[in-house]
Amino acid sequence: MRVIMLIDMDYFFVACEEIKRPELKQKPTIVGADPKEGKGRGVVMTCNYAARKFGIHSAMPISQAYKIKPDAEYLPMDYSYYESKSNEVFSIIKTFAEKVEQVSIDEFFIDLSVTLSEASDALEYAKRIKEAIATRAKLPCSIGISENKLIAKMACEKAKPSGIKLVRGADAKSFIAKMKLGELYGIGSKTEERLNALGYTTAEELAKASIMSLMENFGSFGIELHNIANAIDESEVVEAGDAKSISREQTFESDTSNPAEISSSIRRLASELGTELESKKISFKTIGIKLRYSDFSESLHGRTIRQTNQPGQIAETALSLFKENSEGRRKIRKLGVRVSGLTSYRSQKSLF
DNA sequence: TCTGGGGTCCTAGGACCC
DNA sequence: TCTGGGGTCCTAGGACCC
Repeated sequence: MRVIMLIDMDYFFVACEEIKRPELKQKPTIVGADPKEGKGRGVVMTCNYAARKFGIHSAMPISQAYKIKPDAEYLPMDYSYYESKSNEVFSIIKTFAEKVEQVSIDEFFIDLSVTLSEASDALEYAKRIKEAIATRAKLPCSIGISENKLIAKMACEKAKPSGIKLVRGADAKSFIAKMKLGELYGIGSKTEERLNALGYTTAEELAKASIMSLMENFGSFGIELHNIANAIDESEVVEAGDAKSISREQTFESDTSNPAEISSSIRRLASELGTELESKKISFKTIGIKLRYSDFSESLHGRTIRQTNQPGQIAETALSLFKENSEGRRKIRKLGVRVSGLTSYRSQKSLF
């Protein structure tokens, strides 16, 4: 039997800001896009509970948040600061567990099956982790505990804010039974819609569906759906490897088909990427662009060249990809430039 | 009413090679 | 006239996550 925990930082970005400015705790505070007096195009990345009281939440359009609470504190992202706090949390967790799987900047899975023998020990252990993070990193978190990652994740959702929740293996199925399908980790809005159309609304209902019928509709993903609904998840906690791709994106202030504006945006994103790759000593092989149009549909175009660490290649390739694929002159809302096929050349003399 | 900026994984077809 | 099976790489799109 396994003991898996998910440690999820509470309202992470704003919690980081509150360390520098404790007075923000009392004030509705939002980290995200510039609201621009209600005209901003971005979203709320995170907000504290003082802001949530008013119905503001993550991923809400910043313009909508501004309408609700124009006098809230609006802060821009300070990504490198959050990253350093995240690293701090990682090191603290690392003192409690051999293997730490970092899922995102503010989420960590650990497997304590070897360390702990009793589920009840897990609660005590989680408390110690939570306290260590609170005293050493000055940050709040919530912890979900179960026998697999899926249920640990769901347990953590219920533990928020700042709680710990243990769901024993025997209770896992009933724990998720009444949940809507979209609330389950791994089922998003598209799949939920399709499942609803097939007559399944809750985990309990989906759990009764035959694997065969799910496979008819979803192919091999049907097996995955069956497992999720039945609280089954055999996946291991694995330490994350190096990044597989790095990208930079930008949403235009207003949708554009102006080639000069688009080219200069490509150049800027490419140069930012180049700087990051050089500082991290990473070479790349594939360059891609992503275009989001006014109707939110997207297209991707990529080209693989020989492995290189020449940042100039990014802009050059991205610009020609755009030229080759900009037929129709559709208006573009968002533009992204990405490199993949990454290799570290820290230890190599040179690629050339 | 409006909807970021990162990422990951999966699938499927075609090219190419043995 | 008929033409395999396996493997890898590449491109594009889609879904999901925070």
